[in-house]
Amino acid sequence: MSDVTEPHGPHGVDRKPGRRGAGGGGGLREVARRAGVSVTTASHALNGVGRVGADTRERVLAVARDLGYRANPNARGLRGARTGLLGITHRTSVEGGITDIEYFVKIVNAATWTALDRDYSLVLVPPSLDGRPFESLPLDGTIVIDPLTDDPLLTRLSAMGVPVVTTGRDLSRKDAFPWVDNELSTCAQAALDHLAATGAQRVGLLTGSTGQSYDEDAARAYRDWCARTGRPVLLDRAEPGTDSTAAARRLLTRPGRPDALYVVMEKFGFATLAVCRELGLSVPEDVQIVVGADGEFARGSRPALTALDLAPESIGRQAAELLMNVIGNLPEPGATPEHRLVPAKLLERESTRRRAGAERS
Amino acid sequence: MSDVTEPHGPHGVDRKPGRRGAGGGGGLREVARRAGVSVTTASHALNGVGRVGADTRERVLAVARDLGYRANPNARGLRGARTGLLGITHRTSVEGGITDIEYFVKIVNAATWTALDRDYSLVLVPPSLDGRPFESLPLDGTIVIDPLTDDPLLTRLSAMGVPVVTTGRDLSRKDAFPWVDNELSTCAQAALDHLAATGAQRVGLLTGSTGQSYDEDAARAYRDWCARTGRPVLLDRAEPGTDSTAAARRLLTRPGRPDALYVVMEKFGFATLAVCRELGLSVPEDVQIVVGADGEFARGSRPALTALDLAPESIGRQAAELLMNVIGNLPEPGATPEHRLVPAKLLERESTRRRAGAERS
DNA sequence: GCGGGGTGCCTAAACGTTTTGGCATCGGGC
DNA sequence: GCCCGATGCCAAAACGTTTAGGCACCCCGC
Repeated sequence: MSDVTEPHGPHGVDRKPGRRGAGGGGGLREVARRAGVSVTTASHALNGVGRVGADTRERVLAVARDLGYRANPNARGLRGARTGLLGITHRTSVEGGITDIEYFVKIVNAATWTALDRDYSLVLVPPSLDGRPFESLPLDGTIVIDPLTDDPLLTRLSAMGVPVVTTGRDLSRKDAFPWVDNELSTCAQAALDHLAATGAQRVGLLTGSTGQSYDEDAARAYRDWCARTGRPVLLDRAEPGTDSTAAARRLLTRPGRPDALYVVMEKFGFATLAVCRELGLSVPEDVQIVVGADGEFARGSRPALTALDLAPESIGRQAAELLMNVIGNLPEPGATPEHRLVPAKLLERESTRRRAGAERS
Repeated sequence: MSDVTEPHGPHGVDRKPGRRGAGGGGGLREVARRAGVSVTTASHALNGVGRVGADTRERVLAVARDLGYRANPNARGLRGARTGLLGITHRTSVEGGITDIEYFVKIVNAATWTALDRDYSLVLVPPSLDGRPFESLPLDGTIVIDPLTDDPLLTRLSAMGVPVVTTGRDLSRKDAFPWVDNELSTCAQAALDHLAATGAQRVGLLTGSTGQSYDEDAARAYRDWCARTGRPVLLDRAEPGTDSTAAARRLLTRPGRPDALYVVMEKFGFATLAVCRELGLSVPEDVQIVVGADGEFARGSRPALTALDLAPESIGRQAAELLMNVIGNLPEPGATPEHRLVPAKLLERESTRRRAGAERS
């Protein structure tokens, strides 16, 4: 009938902040009125529940689209006991500073987009020693990025009844929570094989000791690879909180110095490069470097560092999906949590340029 | 009346944020019951409105504290037409990648904490070409970090009626929005004076050309300083989207090469250092460097780079405060928006170590 | 003794959804 | 002709707050 084209407001119908119920009536009510049905039917049509005739459903959907209708999240949440808020947080020692931020930001952005599609909003929960923010935030669920081993935050969130999905795993409770992770055993092997293929003889590993799963995954994959290929194990770990230069220096000054390093964090690549300069070693001629997480530094340093693209966008997206699924069919008491593996891609750069004369058939 | 089961019922109101459908009657209702007052009075007491006797107010507050009561944000928002969500976004060209992320993350964290204190949650809105996420997110207001000149996003948000506070200014609409900003004229001068004091004769500036206010502020402060101190203007700009190495190279290879550079972004410091190495210039002996925003790279590079600590925590906190104030007393039509200046601090590091023999009284 | 203004509190009506529990109508099977 | 299930829709009751409006009471001045 009267198909007036209304401006699309943020939600509700034409809800300029100052305006209150002038004439039009509430959002869903207005949609129902224009479609000539009851509010109930409109709600059912929009949510795909209840019994609604096909033609009626179409009509409601069309009206809603025209009006740019979006359900008021407060009202929806009030009735449904949900808040529409998801938390996402990074497990980082507060004093140690945030590392490999780009990886983190990309995960967050991807998760935000994914949540948006299902009418959830993502809140970035700042790291804190006591997890205080989680007490105050009305979250329907939380993504925890790179949990520690036996992470107290997970314990706490569990006790609070907040659904949790992790990115990386808490090593001490193998599969208690749903998680998304890189298949690091494969990724690391790809990196190590690449180093071998470009002529490295003595491949070392620089990993961390934070208790986050990637540290240990890399170490295990590395040890396996050394055993399988009959190479020496040249492994060192950066102490948490320090600048990791010390560990790089230890590795590069030991007797039988490695001629290639696989370093887990982007910042380790940074430190390694500095140590190489300090020791007068050139990259890639004397030492090849592969870093375990791509980022601005790996791309922009000279020489640019070969890196694993861990596909943080995919990780973020899948973590959000998983979390929203868990929230959707809440209890699922007996079922084992779902897990997803994300492949990584090796980005070859100057730091592992094949050496002249190191060709192998 | 008052002899109802009062002490710490294990399944009382106990509204841990994540809990779903807990029993025991509604939250506020339960508080009112235990305090022996009506829901209205309880609400009034908790919000400090209406007329409530002092003793009654105390009683209600005590009960609420004991019960750990927190108002259901959905219900509160439903009635009050607010959502309790604030957006925060960074103006970055999508393809150019995020730069100086640490600065950004620190602002976000600080703003999150500040919002928390007033029962707001902060949503990190991902950058997008079309600003789409803002259509879908039910935000009460938004913080825009480092807006562009004549920023279309600001136009759009304005049209949507969403209150906005910026961090840095949109240069084309001087004071249309409330903002928080570093007092860059002062900060830049401090940096330049420091370079002069450590013996630099020809001080150059490497800034950007993104249209964000800090680029122009730095340029203006630099030109003023050169004029005032009678020094030559050695200014170049990085093209947006490139890695800024080119601009650094232009500056460092021009006739009358600068012996000190003030570079606006942390990433420019990165590029400058690389170019210095490439050209065989040593830092700080041949070229001193000050970067305009501190971060992991400035701290961790060798030599470590002298940097301005822009106090992103303070900026984030104040931006959130400003925004919540604006939302609180919404209309304020005639009043000019509030502005706040945040001081920065120069962190002296190796890249500007005073040269031997360059002492000035 | 009465009006009037304050005070302290309460009842009831919103807010915009989802969900519950229907009521008609229709078409078949007997 | 009757019963029964399926279908399409609706009215009303939640959800937990805030807020408008109002009632009773007290104290004071007249």
